[in-house]
Amino acid sequence: MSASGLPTLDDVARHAGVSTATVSRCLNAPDRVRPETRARVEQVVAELGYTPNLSARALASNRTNTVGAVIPTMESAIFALGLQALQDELSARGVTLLVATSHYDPEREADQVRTLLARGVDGVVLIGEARPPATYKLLEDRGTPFVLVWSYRGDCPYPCVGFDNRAAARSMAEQVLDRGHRRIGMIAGITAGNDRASDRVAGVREALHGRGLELEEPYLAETAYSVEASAAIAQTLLSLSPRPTAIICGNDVQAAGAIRGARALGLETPRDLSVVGFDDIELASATTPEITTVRVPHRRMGRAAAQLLLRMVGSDQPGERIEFETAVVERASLAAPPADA
Amino acid sequence: MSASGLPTLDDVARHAGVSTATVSRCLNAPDRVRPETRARVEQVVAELGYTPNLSARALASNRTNTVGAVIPTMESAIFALGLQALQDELSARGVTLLVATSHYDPEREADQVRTLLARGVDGVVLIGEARPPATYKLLEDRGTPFVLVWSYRGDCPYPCVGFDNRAAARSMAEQVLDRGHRRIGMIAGITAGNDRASDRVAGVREALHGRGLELEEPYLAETAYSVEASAAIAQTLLSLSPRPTAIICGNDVQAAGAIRGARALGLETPRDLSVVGFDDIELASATTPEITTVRVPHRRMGRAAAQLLLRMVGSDQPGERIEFETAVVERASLAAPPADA
DNA sequence: CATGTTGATGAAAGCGCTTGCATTGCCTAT
DNA sequence: ATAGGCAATGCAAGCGCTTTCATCAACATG
Repeated sequence: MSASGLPTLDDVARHAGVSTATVSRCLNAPDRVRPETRARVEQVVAELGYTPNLSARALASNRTNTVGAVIPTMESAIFALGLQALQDELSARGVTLLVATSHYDPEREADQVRTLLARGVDGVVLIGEARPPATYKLLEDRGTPFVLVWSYRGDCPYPCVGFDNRAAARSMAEQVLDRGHRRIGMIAGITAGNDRASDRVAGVREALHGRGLELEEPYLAETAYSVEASAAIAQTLLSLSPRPTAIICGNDVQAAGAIRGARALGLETPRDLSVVGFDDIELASATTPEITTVRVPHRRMGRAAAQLLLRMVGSDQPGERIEFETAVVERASLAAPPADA
Repeated sequence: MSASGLPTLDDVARHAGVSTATVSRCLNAPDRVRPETRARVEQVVAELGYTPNLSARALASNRTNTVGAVIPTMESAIFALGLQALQDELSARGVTLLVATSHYDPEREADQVRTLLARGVDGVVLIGEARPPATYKLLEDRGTPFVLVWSYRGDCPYPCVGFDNRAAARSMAEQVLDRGHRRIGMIAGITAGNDRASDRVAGVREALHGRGLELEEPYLAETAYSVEASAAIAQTLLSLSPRPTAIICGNDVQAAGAIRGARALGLETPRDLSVVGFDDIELASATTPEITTVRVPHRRMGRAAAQLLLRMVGSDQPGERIEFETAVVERASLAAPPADA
């Protein structure tokens, strides 16, 4: 019995009349021990209600069976689906996920990475590519494998699992253009240190350029991913003259805000204003009108990230880059501009 | 240098010309070492870039500075705010949160608790009270403190931080009654193993009883917390004759579903049907119409749970029961029944 | 001046596990 | 019959840290 009153490997070994090494093998490499011996050990394990002390195991084996993820926030539903999938996949393989949040602050992200590293995680999942080099250095110096999720950019030198935010935003914008809109505003997320946000802006801008249009302030505004903030900004955009007939948003939460902000001004979506979002979270199909948005393979990304990371952890394999496709989901919030516009 | 190439306590001790005990004290009880000594040690720590190995620390000190939480799911926004607050509060005190999910399955919850316990968490946060006694036994046998969140029930024998779901649902229902509704349906969450869900049903039933009304199948239906499922059930309820003029939902996601389901039948909320929810998540004020719901102190509960748990961990204090108030938030989805009803 | 007292430090014994190497017994090939 | 090989097991050395107890110097006390 250990100090804490729990049975230890040693207790099991003694009761089963074998060495601790054998018990350890029963647990970690069952086929390296004779079936009869194993049976005896397993019985004792059951009788004593033995559970291995994972701290001790981690110390001895230099492996924690833990991976960490740092996401911007848990409050928004944006990362929820992917995170859940990541966790499910990991937990199915006996790995525990440690979730930390950065609140979109690069310093805090670096801190969290440090903490995770101190905890000895076997691997790390990070959102997006943009972050100070120092954060990457932390990981590399330590030799801890990591994968980036949610972005896939042509020139990214790191293993990643994501999609092309820019291309997705471009094709979203093109749909808007195809509907006949010419005066287009955009409510973007804060782009500093957020490549998803800035790529989406870039994509929209690209599409507009293609039709000889510009996207500049004050028709382009950045704000936090919150309904309220976005509703407020939408009202500002809609007071501009000429007033935009469509607002492209950085994500669905902002789109919901834009619809609300417009309504506060007596403008109905999509009759007076078209609004489109990004991410296709549950919210997007719960609003009225439902939001036209970009469907993102949340779950598949989560699962793929888990698999890739585990592969890297297990075998020191190089790590690859996996790209997913996205698609525009047409819903009611996008229509042609009003006739009088 | 350790095998993994990282500096160890020993390296620091050697470079600073002190014993490992002293270095350890510098880290854990700085005032128990002379300032000059401490300064020297701290410098070496910085030079070497030393970070303590937390597995080793956990093993030696029998304390992991980790607490675990098992929530039903991360996919829904219901637990997101509380969880984030819990995490922020813990992390401000140097404690890491380990999040596990049960998918509303008691067996899985027990498994997750087992895993957390094996990881040596110092404390555990669980949602609600209803669960097999075996799960509680796991915790008690091990002597790991735990607190329940999201419910506060008069007879609960465990430390908890929550609110009275039944009373809250009752007063929500009373508002509905006060508006003049008499034919009321309810879309509840799955009540099996979910005290929040069943308490809410009980509360609504109580309120109706108080006015001489009943709440029974088929006017009471249970379903998962998803927009789609709830929309489908709503259509069933609305095909009953007499048709309900109000639907009380187990949470906001279901309310969003009900509104959508009604609309699919050509019924507008609140003109033809009133709908109310519970929890006041972001979704509730993003829908059209915005949902009348019960505001729950997500963040305060999360924070309080963290504080209580840490108090219990630190001092073997008994653990208390903390009750929060809720309030009905009136929004557009609740109105008087249609005149012709 | 002898005797406590106090504060700072070090020596060393673990914490519970994994794992490289040694040992044992048995089977097969010669 | 003998050597060689192999599978199963045990021995014991750590993994990197905390913590008890002992040591020692410096100082206050009577």
